[in-house]
Amino acid sequence: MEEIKQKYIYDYPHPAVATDCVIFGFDGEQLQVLLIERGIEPFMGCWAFPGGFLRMDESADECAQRELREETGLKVEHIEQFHSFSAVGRDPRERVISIAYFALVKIAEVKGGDDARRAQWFNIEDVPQLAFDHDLILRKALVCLKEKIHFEPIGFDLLPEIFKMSELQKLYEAILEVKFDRRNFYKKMNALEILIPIEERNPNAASRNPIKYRFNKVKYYELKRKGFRLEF
Amino acid sequence: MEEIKQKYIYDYPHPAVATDCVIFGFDGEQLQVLLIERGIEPFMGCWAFPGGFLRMDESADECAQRELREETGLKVEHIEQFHSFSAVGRDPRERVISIAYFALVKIAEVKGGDDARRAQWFNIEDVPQLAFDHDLILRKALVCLKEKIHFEPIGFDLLPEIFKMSELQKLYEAILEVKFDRRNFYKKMNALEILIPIEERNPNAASRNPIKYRFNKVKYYELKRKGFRLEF
DNA sequence: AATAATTTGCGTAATTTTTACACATTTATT
DNA sequence: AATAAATGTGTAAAAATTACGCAAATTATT
Repeated sequence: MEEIKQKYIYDYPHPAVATDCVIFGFDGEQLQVLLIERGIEPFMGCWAFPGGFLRMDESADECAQRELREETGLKVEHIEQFHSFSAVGRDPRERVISIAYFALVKIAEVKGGDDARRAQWFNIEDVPQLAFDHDLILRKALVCLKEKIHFEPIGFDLLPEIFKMSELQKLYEAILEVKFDRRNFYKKMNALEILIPIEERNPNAASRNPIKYRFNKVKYYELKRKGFRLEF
Repeated sequence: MEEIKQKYIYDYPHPAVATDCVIFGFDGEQLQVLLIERGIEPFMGCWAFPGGFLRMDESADECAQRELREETGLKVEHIEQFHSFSAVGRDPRERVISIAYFALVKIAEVKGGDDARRAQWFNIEDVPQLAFDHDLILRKALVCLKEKIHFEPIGFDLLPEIFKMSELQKLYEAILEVKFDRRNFYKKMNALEILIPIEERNPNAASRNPIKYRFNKVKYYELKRKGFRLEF
């Protein structure tokens, strides 16, 4: 018995539309990206960003979140569109337009992911050659990330809830590829008034037991509403 | 004799993909946008951004440039993608994904446009209700424009080749919606070293005959290559 | 136990940048 | 000739950035 397959017919040719998700993490030293190994052709065995085709009843944002969840088990609260890729030959199967997103997540939350069979974190320096035009997508994502962090405190999504000032500094240095003077960084960050110092101290610290902080999201949105700019 | 119409058949439903162009101009006082009056349904008679459907042999960038030229006669050297719009019901005909672009042009170059039958400049304050979700697209474009001008000297595309410092200041004030001290603005701009003062003076000036400037594109790219940032 | 090394918190002087104005000049208008 | 508008130059105060000094807490080493 043969299955009846419905066909979709248009008067003009239509491209397929997909989303791809560049997920950034931070291991305390360097920026990481989450990749999945492709299980089907084309580019079977190659690493690529999680993503997939847009359904007719969802927006691109919803598609990106759904595909990310399906392919890596990861649920992110905020995912941000940064560019669409539309070169004619970018997918060998058919014309595919990809709307690319990036998100920043706490790396620990993904490690235990259940559906994350073939998902794996890569150090940003050690990313292998990627499927399709995903190398290009990654380069663009990194540029957008650098621009974005000048205006929004997205970095806090990459750190654990509670963190040391030195960890925050290393994160900014990893993203912006610069070095800051430790003492000036501390001053500048504290002056922004978006960090809450935490009482509890870790007894097993590697050296002097430092003050821990938590990001003050409420205060940040309050300041932002008043027309405050981060400008890091 | 009936015309044979070719159909395009897919196993899965495909959205249509289009581009829309938000074209900014500057009249010396306020920001302007170029709109066209729709001649067909849906939204016939409504104002909308120039744009149209993607062909299978062109990238989205090429599509945006082509549609802009076809609908307004305008040829722009640089057009920049800023966001894609994909809400499910944004087009009543069928599912349409729109990749939106913006460009900045010298208003004088469009006035004499030949194909610009129904194209018209609108003061940014007096934009009527637009077709589809183009109101949303315009709001997003304005936000992106403000962000962009902090990093790139796009403003010069809006001015004539030769301009006065006060004109440049009015432009920045119009885009960023702030006021600058005239003397500090002069100093800051001159310190950037991307302006060439011009000798020739206009004998019919309304007041004291000011120094005219020209944007030093070569110098700017030179500085940019060395890692210089505009940061206005 | 003593010493060295690391990381951290706080502070300060020098430098640079930004801000707020003063004032004189050129041209058009009255 | 006087007035008004727009412009070019300058300068002092305020604010922000930069470059460090130094001591304390803790771990590692001897």
